[in-house]
Amino acid sequence: MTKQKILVVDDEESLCEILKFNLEIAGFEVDTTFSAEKALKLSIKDYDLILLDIMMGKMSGIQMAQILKSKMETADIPIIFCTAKDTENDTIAGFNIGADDYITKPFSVREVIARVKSVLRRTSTDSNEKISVEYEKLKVDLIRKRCILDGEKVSLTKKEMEILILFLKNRGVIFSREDILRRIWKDDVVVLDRTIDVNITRLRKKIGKYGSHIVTRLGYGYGFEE
Amino acid sequence: MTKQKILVVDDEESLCEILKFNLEIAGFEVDTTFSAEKALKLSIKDYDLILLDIMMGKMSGIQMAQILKSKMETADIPIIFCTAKDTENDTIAGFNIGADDYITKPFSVREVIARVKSVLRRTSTDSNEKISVEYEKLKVDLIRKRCILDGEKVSLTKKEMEILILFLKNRGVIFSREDILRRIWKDDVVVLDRTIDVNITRLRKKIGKYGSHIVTRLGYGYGFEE
DNA sequence: TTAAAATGTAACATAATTGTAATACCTAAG
DNA sequence: CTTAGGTATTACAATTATGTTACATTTTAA
Repeated sequence: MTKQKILVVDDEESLCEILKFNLEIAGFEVDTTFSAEKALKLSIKDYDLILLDIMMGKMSGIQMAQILKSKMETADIPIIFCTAKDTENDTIAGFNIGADDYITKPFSVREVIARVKSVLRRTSTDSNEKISVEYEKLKVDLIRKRCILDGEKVSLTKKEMEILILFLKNRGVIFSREDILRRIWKDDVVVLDRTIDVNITRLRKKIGKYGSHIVTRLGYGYGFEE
Repeated sequence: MTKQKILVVDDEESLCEILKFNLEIAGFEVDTTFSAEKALKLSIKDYDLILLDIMMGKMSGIQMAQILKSKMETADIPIIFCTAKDTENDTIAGFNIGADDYITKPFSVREVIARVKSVLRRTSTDSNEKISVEYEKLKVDLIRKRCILDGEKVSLTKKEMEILILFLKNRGVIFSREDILRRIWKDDVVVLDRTIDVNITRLRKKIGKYGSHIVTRLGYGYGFEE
């Protein structure tokens, strides 16, 4: 089995070294960069997890995370934020980025490794390779390209299915209309925001009682809540 | 002739060791892993056969098999399932994965080796053993390259036959036109997507009542549904 | 070589989907 | 309790995807 790759992005060089040293002992392959700008020049999609400092030079970790989450090929890479103080946790929550975890400085190396392993365990199964994604009695079979609700087949259109998959894979995450457009409509066509609303409405109707799990966050966008 | 490679996936480590030891004596090269997740990280296409436990941790052998069958580069690797009890055989049948064989625990090592050799003999290219793929009264004789519907011979063209075989071997799986082109037309010629549609139409017509089992998933592609 | 079969393509028919606009409705901030 | 700025819903139009047929081209077999 090939090692899992971790990218550490932090402007404190010494901290990076410590993390690298210890994570490597724990069996990971580790690269480090000292700024978001440099990190973005790497082939980020090759990493299995990113440890990201929130407070850095010009570009904040938050900004970098938003960029990563907005791109198809990096959107599913788990990110663990490192925050200087507790108060910054609100910031993370407020930005509604798909933060997979966060950890408050100062932290023990042992703690970081535990978090890393936990997140990787959590995300490795429900990533690309899964054949279905489900919530209770609502299931999307990714190979058969169909949706099953209470054991009954529900006929979803491609767009509806893609939205549902996105939401089920990222429960709790609120996606802005812009996010959704980038990830489902891609860059090729330009459609109005209203179009998303209509597709959401149609999807809600088709998935019956689970329709109410697709929530609207006024001014932000949509997401799936448990 | 280079040794044939076998992958054993079972969460019982001791059983893996026993199988590995004996299969190696029998002249095979053997790797073992203890979970489906780990197995999927290996370069599975390098193996000639997979011995797969059905009951494992998070991901079941069934799920793993479905994943393998859905990917072009691993779809044709024979799989022998190991089931704990007889009753699980129904499960295999129910899932309609292209199970090449199954074997019930507890089993003798001699038995396993016999099955492995038998399956490899059957699936290796220079074999003459009769093998067919069928669904109810629709059958394709892979050796004679013939299709039999309700006992009557149906004359299919090569392309029609190949599509039908692909679908019957992977029931439930939806193949995109791109998939179908890669697997049946290969890289040699470039044809339009419309060509596939036309061949699907012809095939549907020829296989009578089973024609409706070839389903269209708008925006995704075609597949065979039970 | 020729006829039959197989295959690919174009053109059109049909069906499903997606997008838009208009309108009704809701929500949060004053 | 208003109001302004979202959001939901509906019906319809536009677009896109697929089905079908006829025919052109290629291959096969005698």
